[in-house]
Amino acid sequence: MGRPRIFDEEKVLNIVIEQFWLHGFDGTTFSHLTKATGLHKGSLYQAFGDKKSLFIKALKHYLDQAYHEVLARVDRQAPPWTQLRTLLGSVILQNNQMGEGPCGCLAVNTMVELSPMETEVMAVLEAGYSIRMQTLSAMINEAQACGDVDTRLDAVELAQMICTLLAGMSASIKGPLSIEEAQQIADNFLLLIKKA
Amino acid sequence: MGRPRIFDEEKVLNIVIEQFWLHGFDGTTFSHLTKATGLHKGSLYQAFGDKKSLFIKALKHYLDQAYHEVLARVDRQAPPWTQLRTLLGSVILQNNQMGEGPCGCLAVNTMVELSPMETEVMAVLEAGYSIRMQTLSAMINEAQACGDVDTRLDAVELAQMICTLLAGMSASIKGPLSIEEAQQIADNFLLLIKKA
DNA sequence: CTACTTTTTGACCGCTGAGTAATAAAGTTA
DNA sequence: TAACTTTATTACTCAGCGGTCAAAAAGTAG
Repeated sequence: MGRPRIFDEEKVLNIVIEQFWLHGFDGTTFSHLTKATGLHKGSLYQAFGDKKSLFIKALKHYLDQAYHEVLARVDRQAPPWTQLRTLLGSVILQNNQMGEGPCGCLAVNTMVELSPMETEVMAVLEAGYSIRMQTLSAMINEAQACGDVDTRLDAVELAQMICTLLAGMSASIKGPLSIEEAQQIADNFLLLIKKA
Repeated sequence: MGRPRIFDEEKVLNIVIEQFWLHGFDGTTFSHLTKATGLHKGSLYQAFGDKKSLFIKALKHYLDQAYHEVLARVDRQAPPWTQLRTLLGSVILQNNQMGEGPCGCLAVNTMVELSPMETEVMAVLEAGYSIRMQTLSAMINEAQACGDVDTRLDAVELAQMICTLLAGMSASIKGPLSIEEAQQIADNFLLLIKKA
């Protein structure tokens, strides 16, 4: 046993997430990180490894947190259709939960910024995508079983479409799309897939 | 009259577009640009100004070109519904037209990478978005008039949804989504908005 | 040919990036 | 207390960035 660590790893990781979220991978410098965390560069290196390792740890943490945060807002006893609606709204809100203007979704930002050559990062993203697809398609499946959702498309196809639409919102929200418009699009989409 | 310029400005701009498309704004260095164009840094500066000016010129050129390239593939005499389908397919193909793996859409990439504080760039993006929305909603309007498209939502709402969906594809194609899946999503979406 | 204008070229600058090595501090354990 | 182990801090390296400048080259116009 040596000198104990003076900072809370998870709290620091959350601050790191925030920085990468705001400035992207390339755009985030150690200057940002040390200023935001109050730690020194060396401490970060020793605790998390180099910049890429740190980023991957942050990204994983983000994916977990965001996932559970969204599901926490969904009442799993409610009718599947209602679950679906609150889920979409909850995801949209996450694009705006940072200070000063919308910052989208860290996963989408990363997908777009990093080259597909970054296989390690991409693997993390795919894992996150996969679990979301499972949860979402299961929910849609239930809603279809209840007779609330159109059955011309199967649950997986619809889930894929929704994931893509949500990614589009996260991207566009950093551009010409407002949160309100995003919410409107989600509502309109639900209207489209509602069983007549 | 002095010494004439030795390079074709537009050809160079297209190469520049390619570099920014592949590596993003931050990720593209003058080393990339000089290597790809064969020009020297000073020539680029003198012809196009600093990096941001160059980027904005490239982005504008890209937006114009991409827009016209897509419309060129659409037979404006064909039924609106057919126009809509070929348009979506054409946009999707653009995400993959660069060497070595998909690179999405430069506009979407820029939206996501750059901070909303870059008001000049954002203005260019908004202009591009606006003209696309006009064209698309007009096309949908015609398709609705023909009785091919569902009228529960109006043309503008549908156009907004499609733009967002396409943005999502451009983003996701750099991650876990394949071109084929993107095309499938587009087809499925058309199925959803087809008049019963 | 000569004067002039613009482009091209290559060397250069200051700065900031990621990453490291060495030292000082703060615990734990015996 | 003394030996030991891990963390915190400082100063540093070195490469690459965007950007500049002055000289050289290559045309044009008179």
